[in-house]
Amino acid sequence: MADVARIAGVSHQTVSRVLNHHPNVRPGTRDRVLAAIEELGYRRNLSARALVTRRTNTLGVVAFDTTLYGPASTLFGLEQAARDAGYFISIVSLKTINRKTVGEALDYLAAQAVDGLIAIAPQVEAAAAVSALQGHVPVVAVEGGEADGMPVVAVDQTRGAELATRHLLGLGHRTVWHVAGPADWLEAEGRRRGWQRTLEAAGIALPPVVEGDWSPRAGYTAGRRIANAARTGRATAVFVSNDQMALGLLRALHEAGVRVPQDVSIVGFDDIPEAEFFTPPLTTIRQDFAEVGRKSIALLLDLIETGPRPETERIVVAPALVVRASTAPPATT
Amino acid sequence: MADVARIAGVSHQTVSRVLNHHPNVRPGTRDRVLAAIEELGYRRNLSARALVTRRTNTLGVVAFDTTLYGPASTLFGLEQAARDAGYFISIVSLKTINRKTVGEALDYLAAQAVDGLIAIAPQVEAAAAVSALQGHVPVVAVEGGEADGMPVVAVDQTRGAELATRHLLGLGHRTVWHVAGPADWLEAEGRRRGWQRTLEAAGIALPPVVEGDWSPRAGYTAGRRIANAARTGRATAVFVSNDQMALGLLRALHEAGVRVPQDVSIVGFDDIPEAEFFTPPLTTIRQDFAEVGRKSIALLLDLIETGPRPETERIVVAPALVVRASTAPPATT
DNA sequence: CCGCCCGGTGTGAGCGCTAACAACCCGCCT
DNA sequence: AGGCGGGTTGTTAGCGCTCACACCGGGCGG
Repeated sequence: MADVARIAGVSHQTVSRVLNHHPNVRPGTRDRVLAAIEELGYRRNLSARALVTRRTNTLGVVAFDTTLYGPASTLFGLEQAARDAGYFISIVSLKTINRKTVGEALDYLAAQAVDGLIAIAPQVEAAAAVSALQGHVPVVAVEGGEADGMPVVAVDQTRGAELATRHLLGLGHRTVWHVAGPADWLEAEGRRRGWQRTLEAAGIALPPVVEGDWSPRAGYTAGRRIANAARTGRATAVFVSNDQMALGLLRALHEAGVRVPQDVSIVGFDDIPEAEFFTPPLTTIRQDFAEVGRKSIALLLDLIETGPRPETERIVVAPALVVRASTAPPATT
Repeated sequence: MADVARIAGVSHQTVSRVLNHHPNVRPGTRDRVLAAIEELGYRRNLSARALVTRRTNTLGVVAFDTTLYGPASTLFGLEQAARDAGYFISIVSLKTINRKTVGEALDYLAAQAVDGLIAIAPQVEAAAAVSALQGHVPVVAVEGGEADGMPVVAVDQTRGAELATRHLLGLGHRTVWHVAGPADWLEAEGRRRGWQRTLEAAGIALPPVVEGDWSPRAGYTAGRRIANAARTGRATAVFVSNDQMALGLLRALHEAGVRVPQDVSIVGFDDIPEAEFFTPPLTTIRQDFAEVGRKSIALLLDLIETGPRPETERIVVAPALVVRASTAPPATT
């Protein structure tokens, strides 16, 4: 910086002012400084800057299994939005999620002195661990619970489940079965609730819930059970809590000779890129992960700038129904 | 740090020594310092440290479409390995890859003064853009080309393709068709070469190559073409360059009434979690992405520690054939 | 018995930047 | 004409840390 100042014939402070877009610099001076910067290929040292401003311009992200389509997409959106806003992102990706691992992750990010934190904390326990940070550093939860007074950005899971269930009822199905995600996942819970609420509103008794762990294998296991129910005509429509499980379910039904959608209709959740090419193409609920990422960053930056809000912020992103070939009116109609 | 020093009754320099595991500190002194650190909940300021050491302890990663299973898994492995080694990771995830976007990404990471760089640069052009950095900062390419004298960690794509093609020939198929990835992707090129080499070694004429863009849709399009060839008995086996395209292919064949594996055998590449639950379960080539991540970090850290190597390093990870239900001997045998 | 060496510790400087303040120039008002 | 205010620039003082070096004391060899 001293070199730049010398070449431009100004003081290092003026260089600093140019770099920080300070208004009170004469245009001619600014140009000379910029030229000198260009000439030297100068880059300011962000460590030194962070040292004095006490801002690292880095946002921490705690995520879980970024190999899955959902978290990976959210992360992608997060990263784009942060970069656009001039922030860096530091990610900790967890294999297993519990109070201990989340605690370690937060420690690691704290060591980095991040300016703010985004927690993709879709599990009850993780959400609790993160909310302990409240007040220390700005935090935004993605897909988190409604509790704890933590600002949250999330897709409206309940609404998505309603969309799915209504679609099936609208086709004439008497009832809708449900293959749920793990009970300690907030998203699984929201989807189960939306399904339940819709059936109850229609005065329909709830079929048993089959619980899975999001994996195709779990869907397959659930599928064998549902194939039995389908053969006796008890099950003609299923709302599956994610597309991967729907894939396993499709496979189990195929093996059992149950036709989709003629015998059983299926709706998934997520709209992974593969869903369109399942056999048959899957009707599902699309989540706009990129939008979630953008809104999360926007909220976090706002929190960093203006300090915490008196009321708890909750931003909701709307899901959308994508109708493909895995749903049809029941055969008996 | 001054506070810690005061409480422990030592100088700030001794505190620094304890923090850096300097050997010449008396155990009693060390304990006092550690106790003081504990008491105050002290955390050292990494910006200040970076300012004087000129090391940020941060590694940059340039990746492409981290939404895909392969890159996402590699990233996950990278992140784990870096964290274990005490490094932070800064990721730039690109939507489109070309000289300009890669250049911007590298700029962004340079601004952060990363200690080293990992480039997931599976495209010819990207690899070229990255190799321009050579010498400036340590760089390791993941899945990069063999050119440019850049250290590379990669899965042996050619070997994987050989495994797939041999498997099909071993089952008695006269020839093997190939649905390739985009020509400018190094992985697509490696797989195509492995397939070609194997057929040539067996003295078999090459069927036409169908080129796709990795998407299920491209596989679907390719599948319609191959369905025609299958009906006339010209195609009985296909090696598809990734699992997503294989899914689309499966779907197209299903629609055309071509049975898999009775009429046509299919082998994919990647072993995505869904592959096991395709209809039918897909025979494919598994890549150990986590291992690639670990080896990349290990190599990069070594480069950072000991400086550049005289000879070009190339670390290869072996792929594995996973046999499932999408392959069988040809009907005519 | 002296001096040297080495383990353990303290002192001072400075990494590159920004914040606060001082200094200057200029036009304009009194 | 003198002074005042605002725009523009320079000067100084750290931010919290590590490095280089000085220092101190005790064991050991000459």
